[in-house]
Amino acid sequence: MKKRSSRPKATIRPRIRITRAEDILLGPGKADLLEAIQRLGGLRGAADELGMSYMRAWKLVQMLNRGFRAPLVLTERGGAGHGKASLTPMGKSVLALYRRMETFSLAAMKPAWKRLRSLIAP
Amino acid sequence: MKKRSSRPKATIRPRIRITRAEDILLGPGKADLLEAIQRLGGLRGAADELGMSYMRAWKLVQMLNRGFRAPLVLTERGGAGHGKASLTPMGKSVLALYRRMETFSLAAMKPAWKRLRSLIAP
DNA sequence: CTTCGTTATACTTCGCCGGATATAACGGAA
DNA sequence: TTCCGTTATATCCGGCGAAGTATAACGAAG
Repeated sequence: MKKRSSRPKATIRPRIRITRAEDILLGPGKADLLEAIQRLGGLRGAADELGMSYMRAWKLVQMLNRGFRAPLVLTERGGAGHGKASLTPMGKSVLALYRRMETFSLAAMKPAWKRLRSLIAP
Repeated sequence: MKKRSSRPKATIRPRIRITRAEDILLGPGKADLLEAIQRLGGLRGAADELGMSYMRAWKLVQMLNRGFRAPLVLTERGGAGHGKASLTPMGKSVLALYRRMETFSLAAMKPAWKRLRSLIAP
């Protein structure tokens, strides 16, 4: 069991964003959305779980689908509560690759990050 | 010498940002600003070189100075054309650590990044 | 002591992005 | 065929950050 020392700050960490000309193609938010869609099978549920409006989730999905060579998310409508959203194989690939990038990056940065982190204001 | 194959896109790459609660403490922009200040010795020159307004550069410096345990940039005013800005030892440390994080991260992400990149729309 | 280019900071305006609202389209279930 | 919850999309509006304007403070140089 780790002693938390006395560090009250929670959400300070490096985040990776893939950008093209001021547009964020893929970042932590979109990755979490993809993951939630994959797990819950719908836009609405994913949006609710992440605490964002349905519209925002839908617009993010649009950006994702248009930003890559092929759609990452397939959506179907119709049916009371049977609307569906799922990741295409490419969507799964993109999500997996992004997670790999996050993991590997974080591991590689760890020593420098620990030192930098100690310099941040409390 | 590397053949550029036939890829016209230039500025697609992963960028690292250190955030705390929606505020960006340090990212590519602020790092470049620190570097320019160190090289040119003044806010004005640095702002001009980076194509941003003096005010913006000054506000970024303020954020940087307040976001860390001690100021990263020292500024002196007065003297026709003799105003100065320079990095404190801590400023140099922070910049160096960020660059190390960038380098190590990019190296670690490279394989996954190459695959992900090929999936981005042309 | 005047000049001048820089740092420092308040104020105001403008653009635009986010979110809320509203509504249509869809199709499985009953 | 009707109901209903989801996806899909246009439209409107407010708040907030970016940027411009203005002005003060400063101090080396001459």
